[in-house]
Amino acid sequence: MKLLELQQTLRACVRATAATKFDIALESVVAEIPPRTELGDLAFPVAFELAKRIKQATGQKANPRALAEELKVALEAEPNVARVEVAGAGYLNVFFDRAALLAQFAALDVSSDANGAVAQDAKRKIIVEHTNINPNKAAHIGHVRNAVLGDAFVRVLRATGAEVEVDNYIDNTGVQVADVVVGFMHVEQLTRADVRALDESLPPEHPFDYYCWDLYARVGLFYRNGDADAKEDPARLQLRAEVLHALEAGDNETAALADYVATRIVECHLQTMARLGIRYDLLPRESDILHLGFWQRAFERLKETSTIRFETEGKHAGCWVMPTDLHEGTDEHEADKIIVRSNGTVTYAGKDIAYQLWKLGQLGLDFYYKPFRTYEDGHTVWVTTSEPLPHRVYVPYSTNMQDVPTHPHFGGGQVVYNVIDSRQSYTQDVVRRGAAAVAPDVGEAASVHLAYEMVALSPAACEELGFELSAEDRARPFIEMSGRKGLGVKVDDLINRLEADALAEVEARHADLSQDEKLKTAHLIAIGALRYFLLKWTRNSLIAFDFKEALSFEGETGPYCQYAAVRANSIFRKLDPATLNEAHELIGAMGANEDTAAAVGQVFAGASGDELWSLVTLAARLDEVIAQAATQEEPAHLAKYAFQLARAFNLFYHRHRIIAEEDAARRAVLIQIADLVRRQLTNALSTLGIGVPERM
RNA sequence: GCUCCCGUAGCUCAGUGGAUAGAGCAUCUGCCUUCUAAGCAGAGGGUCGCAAGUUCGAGUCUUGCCGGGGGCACCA
Repeated sequence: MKLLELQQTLRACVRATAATKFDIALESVVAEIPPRTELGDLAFPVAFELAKRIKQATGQKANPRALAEELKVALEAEPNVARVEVAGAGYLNVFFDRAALLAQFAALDVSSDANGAVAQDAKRKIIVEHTNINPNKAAHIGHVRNAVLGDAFVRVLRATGAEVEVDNYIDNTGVQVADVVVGFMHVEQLTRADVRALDESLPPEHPFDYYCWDLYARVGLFYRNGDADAKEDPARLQLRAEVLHALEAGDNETAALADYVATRIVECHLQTMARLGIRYDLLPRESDILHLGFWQRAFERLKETSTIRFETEGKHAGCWVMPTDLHEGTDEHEADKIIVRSNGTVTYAGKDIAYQLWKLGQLGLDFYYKPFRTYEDGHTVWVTTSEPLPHRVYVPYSTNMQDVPTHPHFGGGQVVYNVIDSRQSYTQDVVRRGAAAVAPDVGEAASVHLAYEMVALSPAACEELGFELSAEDRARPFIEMSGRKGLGVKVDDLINRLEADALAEVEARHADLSQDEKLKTAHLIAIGALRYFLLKWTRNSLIAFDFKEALSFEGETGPYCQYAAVRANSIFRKLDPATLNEAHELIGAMGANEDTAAAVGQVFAGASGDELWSLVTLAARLDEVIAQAATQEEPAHLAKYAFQLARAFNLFYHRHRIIAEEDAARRAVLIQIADLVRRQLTNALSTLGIGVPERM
């Protein structure tokens, strides 16, 4: 019996009793976890509502306490319930059978099937799209908030049993790629062959994405004739327009250069993300959406369904617009959203509606696919193409020509989550409504904008990066990053720093470890620190990035949580196998041996017993927290829980000597609790994408 | 102008309509001969922006106001 199942059973019991005894049909039964263990394990503040409903139905006044007493009798008859108290004006406080539940929790195998009870999503295919970084420069900390949030959410969904496809959209024909192409062609006067040679000559500590980071900032200056405060020069902007035009047309040398740049940058991004444990299933590319006519098909369907209309007069004459009521129109801003410009070209929102329809399986067109990269464990990331492949191709990262493996079925999600920062809420609303208007069966609920606030820099972080600030800027709470200015914290730089700091700590504590083990440990700690740092904030909280905070391994951090798990594991590394076995047997034998059951019950008695039991129930709550993180679309809940559990364990670890405990029943209980906590904590961290090292 | 989000301890943030509002950081005081001190304990610190309303019950829901941020391009 899992905690979540027990809760559901008890809720059902309350509902059934309300129906049979009082003839009241409760839609939902609110259950609450009391603030302190002494007040019970589960509380139902249901008697107040029942009293009100009875009065409404019969006109008779009912006493909440009396109603609670009736419910108490029913609840006490349920298995695993030790007793029920009626408290205050009518609270029902349920106390579980501690010894019996500990034995049941001990028997559960958390790793194989953490959340079978909440696998309601098992039959639906869910698509989560995240990362979506413009392939023109190195990834910065803001990009990685998107990726880590998306990846953690994917892990949460998978933990509930859902089938999830992870897409990372590649905007390889947009302005940002065009800008870097302008940089190579017109600032540096390089050909495609030159760029390739340059790329191959770059040192590992300053790779291609770093080079483009700097080049992109230089192009920003180039457009302004070298003066950062000047206006952009129209003649130079014309170069960008020409490049964009060439990219859209395809099949020319400029497009080939852009493809080289974008593909190499995507390789860099995937490498960076792989360091963080983030992987994808598919990389859909904008160029393929263009070449395969996704927009034309979507355009037809938007017209057929009258989702968009052609304007013959007014400000938008000659445009196709989508009427919206998302905000009221004013002189400055029309309420309607332009989908097709008067020159016949489609806007970003229009293209995105087409792509969203594909993701929902509602477009009636598909991409072609080829393998992009295969990880060590054999997982392949695919990329879209515009043409079918020959039967045998060169597969990247392998040495031979191979038969093209058959690709999985991509797209066609019942629900599509787009992880995009909250500044794009308006466009996402337009996309959701447009897609739903074309495919009413699917509806708006199928398109979810998983919005989050951006990562900005604290003024101190800006100065640490070598950017001069005005007095005014220094007083601001945060400063927005800018790729165009080259202002930002590159993810690889940050990971390198975290790994170096972690390595220094590991060196100091475990000089005996091999170099390989030290590096591996430092890596796990660094990634744990970074991922936790990005996940501990709720989505709508803006992160003002601060080096001191991000580089910390103490307090509410990933390493703190990892450390608790490492401590728990070290108990079992040192524990004599016979003692461990004895503990398992003692807990397992409780059902058959009354003396043992009484002894275990005694361990859980009193204030000390309450303290131990509160750790057990906290640990047992993992699947409930994961289900909550999934339905509320908030991985931060799980991060907070992991920290809370680690904190509770550290206190337990400090107060009790487990191996040295002489009383057999007490020792068995302590061992069982430590074992339960380490399994649940490891599982919680793994669902956040955080690994636990052997030692730290 | 319209619209969305935010306002909780000195700072940064958690907080399903439910019991005495919590963490981390910072400050101060203790605790390493122990299964790892990346730890633990303790102290100080609150008009939950303001006002009204709904409710048995409001930090949480509604409305108004004040303050801050984002969005509302024939950009992406």
